[in-house]
Amino acid sequence: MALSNQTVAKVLSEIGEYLEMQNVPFKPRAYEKAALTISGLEEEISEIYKKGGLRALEEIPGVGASIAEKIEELIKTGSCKYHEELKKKTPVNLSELTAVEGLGPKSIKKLYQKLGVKNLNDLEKAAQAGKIGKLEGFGKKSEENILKGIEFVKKSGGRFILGFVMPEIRNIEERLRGLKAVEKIVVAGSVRRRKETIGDVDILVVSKNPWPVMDYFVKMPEVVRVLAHGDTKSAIKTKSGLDIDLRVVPHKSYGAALNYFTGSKDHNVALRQIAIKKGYKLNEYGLFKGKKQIAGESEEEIYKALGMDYIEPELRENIGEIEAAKEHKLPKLIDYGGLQGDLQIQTDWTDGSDSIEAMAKAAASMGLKYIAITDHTKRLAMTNGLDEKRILKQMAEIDRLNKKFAGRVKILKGSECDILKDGSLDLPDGVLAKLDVVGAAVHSLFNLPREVQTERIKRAMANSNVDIIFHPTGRIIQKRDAYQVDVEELIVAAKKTKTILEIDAYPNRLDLKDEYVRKCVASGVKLAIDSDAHSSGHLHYLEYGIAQARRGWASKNDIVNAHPAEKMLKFLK
DNA sequence: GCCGTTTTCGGCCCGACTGTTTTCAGTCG
Repeated sequence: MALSNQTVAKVLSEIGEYLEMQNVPFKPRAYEKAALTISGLEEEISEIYKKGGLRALEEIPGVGASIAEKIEELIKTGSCKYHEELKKKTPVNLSELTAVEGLGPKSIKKLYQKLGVKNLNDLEKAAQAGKIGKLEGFGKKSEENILKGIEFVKKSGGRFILGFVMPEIRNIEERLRGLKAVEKIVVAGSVRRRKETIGDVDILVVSKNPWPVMDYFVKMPEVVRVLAHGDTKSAIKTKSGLDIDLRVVPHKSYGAALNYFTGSKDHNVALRQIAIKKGYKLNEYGLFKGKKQIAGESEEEIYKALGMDYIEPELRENIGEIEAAKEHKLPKLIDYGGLQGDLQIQTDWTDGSDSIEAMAKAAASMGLKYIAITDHTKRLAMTNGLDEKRILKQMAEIDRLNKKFAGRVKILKGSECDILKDGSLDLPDGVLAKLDVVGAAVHSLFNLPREVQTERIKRAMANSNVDIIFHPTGRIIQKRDAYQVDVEELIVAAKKTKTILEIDAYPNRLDLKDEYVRKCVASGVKLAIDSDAHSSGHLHYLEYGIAQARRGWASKNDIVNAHPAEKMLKFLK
């Protein structure tokens, strides 16, 4: 229970990186792959182990006898000897250093051995002193890039990617919900607003008997520090570094407290100003006229008393939602669970870890009606991208599987086709025309000048076979910025060419980001919400794509895959 | 270290790009 999937994944991927330092062949990839799958598992790995032991662990794709044993050791003892030994040889803060774009295991090893660089701080000092540029194999440019990378890591430091920490948060929430003394529980704050990244977690509880709740909370096995322990507020830090506040509020203030702790701050300030204008006072205990509480038990009654419609948490950023709520002009947001299909899925034909069949099975069990198989294409050689011959073979395989899955889930033929430097595509038009869904994506030359990059993607859009642009800006949250591209111009071009833009639901992509989603919605450009799953455990990431769409004010009608397959296909070219 | 309708042993790791070099190592995903 105490050991999160993220922690297991981190240890495994560190083992992979240490092996990479020693030039061990093949093993690094095996560890990396297992880590990727585990980080996407919905079920806690300790639960899987508790239920089915080693054998259940080995059933996880990419996990064999050896890695299963290491996971067992981790669950039982909290550490892994093999990992510790590797770490002794190069005792560096790997996750800190690899977060710097362009720094990999080999460079980290060199920097440690030559300059004693162990962490980000050492790295920055060495770079600023000009020591790195003088090192063999490095130069001035490398040093500059490292400094830039450090800047970026610092900017995003201390925050967590929502989709990656949500399983841990939900696990804690569920355990607290199971306590007798807990009447109501909800996770508020930026988690409830579904921000891409969160700084800490605010949990709200209604209880007449707070002590047992607080006591349980501060003694949970994952707690490494108790920062506060009172009867209305306690705060802890968990092993994974997450700060969690727990507040107990009285029943009659529940709505007001929820509103206050959900934020955003700007939204709350605007609400309080409206309350003042109406002669009221709004705080975390309720909405008051003089000393009399006129609302506060629920959020709905507060918004109503202030003369507006209820505002969904994802919209509370004070960027027009309050005005819209007053005029009853808020959109009806797409529902969680409102998707019928998923249009970007990778399989073991390229860099995914599951077969087409396994993905179809998982999609069916999630209630999806259709999926598009969109493996990489040949230019992306590192993923064993598909060429003309192999994609035709894959299409035949899909035909075969569709017979098997008839009535359960429809498998569409697709591609994540590489956009080449000049905007042409990595597969001939004749092949693309045979596919149901063609997604096109940029995977190279991220640093072209803005106009060139924009033209490149526009040219891909102009291809009558291209239905969707996948992850249109290429950003990876906390790792690298979007490439330079004029998104507004892309939106105009998308409208003109009837090209769909994707909201990539993978938690560290969520690209398009909310403000661009909103612009698409305003311009009538259709969107797709796709998991970008590389294993069946990633399909549930769709939830975070829906959250992103909601924060961009999108309704069901804006999202092509919120519709049945026949209707969705009509939106395509 | 994982995997198997080509296999329980022998494949898997392919290529473009960058920044260092003057022919190549490291990173990307």
